[in-house]
Amino acid sequence: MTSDQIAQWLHTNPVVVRRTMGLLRKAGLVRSDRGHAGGWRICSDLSEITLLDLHAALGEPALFALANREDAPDCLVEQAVNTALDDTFAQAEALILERFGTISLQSLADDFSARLALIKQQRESHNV
Amino acid sequence: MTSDQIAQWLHTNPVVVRRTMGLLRKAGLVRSDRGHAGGWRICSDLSEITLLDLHAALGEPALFALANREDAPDCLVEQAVNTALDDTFAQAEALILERFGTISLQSLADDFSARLALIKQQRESHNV
DNA sequence: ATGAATGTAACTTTTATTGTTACATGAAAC
DNA sequence: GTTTCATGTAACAATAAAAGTTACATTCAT
Repeated sequence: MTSDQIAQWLHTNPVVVRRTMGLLRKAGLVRSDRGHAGGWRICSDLSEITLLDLHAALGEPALFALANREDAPDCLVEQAVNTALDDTFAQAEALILERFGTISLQSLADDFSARLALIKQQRESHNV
Repeated sequence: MTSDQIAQWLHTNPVVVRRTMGLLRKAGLVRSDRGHAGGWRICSDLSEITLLDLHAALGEPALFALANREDAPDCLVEQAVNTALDDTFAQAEALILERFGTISLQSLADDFSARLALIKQQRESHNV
């Protein structure tokens, strides 16, 4: 697919698509071709790519909205709060990343197909 | 303490302090008095207040940076992803909130005191 | 060559948060 | 009582992060 097609699909902008897809390309997950008949293609097997790979490819963005603001604050209150929360957030993060590793794009594609089939089925039975 | 004092302390603005402290007041955690000798006071026992209480008092702000954008999206891909992640995030949230419930302001205050004592001690031994 | 695609820098827009100003209200001190 | 010191709150401004946009260079098939 071209960036334009994907952008329409996601209701966004082709440059935004290129920005993000570029990160996936650097991680080797997708390929891009310029010129005629160019666009984006998935490089590897869908069952080999997990959400953990995507998360890593996108630069490991923060999972939490309330993380430590500073690593080594001078403020003793901040230090005490960080200490109390660090373990908790580390555990939660480990849990989430572990789950990310178990969700492959193939499983998402399968779920998508099932949903699509269900909708088609409902549509047909409605027409009978 | 007055809003001005707290604001200086947090390097922010007294009105911002009042906005947030007002939420804590509505939850019954602090008291505010107007006029002379007014300001903010803690209402209940520090050991009775946990981070879970604060989180609830502040309107249960989102814990995650990557939560579901839409509750019931039309997009089948979005539906598949949400389904795959809902459980994970729910578990992580439960873990975090459970921990919040175990962290009292008293325990934070104790940790603060310990850190302060340590610093004083270091300062003294440095002067010998 | 030409047309169709990405790559990327620079800029603009949008949105949420935070900060600020202004003023009304209330309470203690003189 | 009036002055001073505090909160309560509405309205507005500034900031910063994310997203969107424009522009143009580059690449490749036809």
